[in-house]
Amino acid sequence: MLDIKVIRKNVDVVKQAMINRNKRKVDFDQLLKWDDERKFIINEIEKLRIRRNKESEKVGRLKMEGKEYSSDLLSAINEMRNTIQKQEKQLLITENKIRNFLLNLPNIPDESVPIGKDEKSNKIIRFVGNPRKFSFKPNHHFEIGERLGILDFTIASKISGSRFVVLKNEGCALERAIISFFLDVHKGRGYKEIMTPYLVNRTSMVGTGQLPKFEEEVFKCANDDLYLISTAEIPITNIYRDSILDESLLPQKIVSFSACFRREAGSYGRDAKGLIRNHQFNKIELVKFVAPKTSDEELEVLILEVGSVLELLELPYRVVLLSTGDMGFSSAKTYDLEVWFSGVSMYKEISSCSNFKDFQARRMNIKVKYKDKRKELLHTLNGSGLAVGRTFAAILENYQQEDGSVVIPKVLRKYTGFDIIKSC
RNA sequence: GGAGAGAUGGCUGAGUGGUUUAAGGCGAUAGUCUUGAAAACUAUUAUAGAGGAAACUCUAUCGGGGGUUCAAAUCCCUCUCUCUCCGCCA
Repeated sequence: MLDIKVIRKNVDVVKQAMINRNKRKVDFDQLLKWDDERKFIINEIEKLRIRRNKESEKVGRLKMEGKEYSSDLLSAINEMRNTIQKQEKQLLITENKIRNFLLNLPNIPDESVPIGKDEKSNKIIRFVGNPRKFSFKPNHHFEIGERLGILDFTIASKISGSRFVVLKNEGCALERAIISFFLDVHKGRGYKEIMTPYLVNRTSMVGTGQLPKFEEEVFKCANDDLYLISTAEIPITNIYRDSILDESLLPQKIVSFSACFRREAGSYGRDAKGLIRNHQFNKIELVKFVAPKTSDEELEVLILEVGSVLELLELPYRVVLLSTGDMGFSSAKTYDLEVWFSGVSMYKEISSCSNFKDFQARRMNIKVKYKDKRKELLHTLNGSGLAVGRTFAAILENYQQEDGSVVIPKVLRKYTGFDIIKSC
């Protein structure tokens, strides 16, 4: 959420930012009109309340002294009360209009973000590692997995539907190995591990920005005010909702393993087969709560931390800076890490690292308190470290052998207990 | 699932309709005293909004929402959450 005071001061800057984000039809004049209305009503209400309180005290005093008070006085107070109540209702309506407007407004992109309407304007920052040269035609991960008997999409669609997977045999061990490996690496860098519920209430969903804008993206429980999390970012970031953190506690770095659930509405044909885009997938999420002045630097550190995991796995990847048109709703600046998939000869997203600045903190009311007692909204960042299913897929494609077997990356072997997966 | 008890500031805890401007305590911060520290003493110690150049003033907020009343932390309804007991249960 953006600050209406900031919008008021810099309407033109905010307007341009929205145009850069492909949101052209934002009526800021209407917003400011509502804000004027809000201030006017508040003024009227307060004037009346002062009078009402004074008159009411008068009644109290008279009664204490055992004196008479006129019924005219009471009816005058009653009338004031009715007027106040009427205006309070009007105020609520106006405030809700403003709030809805602001909740549906995306974050302002950072100045360093390339301006463009889609992913074509993204900027490739660097390549790390070189794709392996194959002496045979490399296969897709789902073909490899099914042939090895570690992935089963037929059973998954029987018990759940499309965009689900069942892991079997060494596949289960590999999935668990990846999870443990990621957690250990990040914990070694000072991240605190946490495990959270996968079902959260609506307030939490609004806090991180999934709602109200993206209702169709998330799974909702029909009979309860509960949603399946689409990322662990939601429960983790909400830990500190309505909190003031002392400066000395920052930065807070949290790592969490969770299953994630996404409806993937509107992505019908895309990545229909395999592990890339499923309704349920595992992910390790990194979240940082930082002092505002450090957030730019913390984002750069974050992509190094995430990238190093890929380097340890010896998977080639590249870092891409997303353009204004390709960024997520809440983000001010996002880098994607894209890993190489040999089966399709393409780099594909495996992690998205964002600086939200104070956008989420304002929705959630999370502040930092400095030594001099000054308080301000803090900054939040997060990144996948990494998506487990996509890592699984990347390993199959990049480590496949001509005979159909898959070699396990060296760093994972102590977790899996085996070096290679051969077809049975 | 059944029965009961609760929710008050950073924490603890009083407050059963009107000097409550939310007592007292703890903690924290600053000052006085001290060579330094402790102790003692003094002061400060919530959030949001409106107005103002500013000092500051005002309004609202006692888990959320609604109601009764001239007046609500206090009475009534309702929701959420916590605790205790019973039942069921991996």
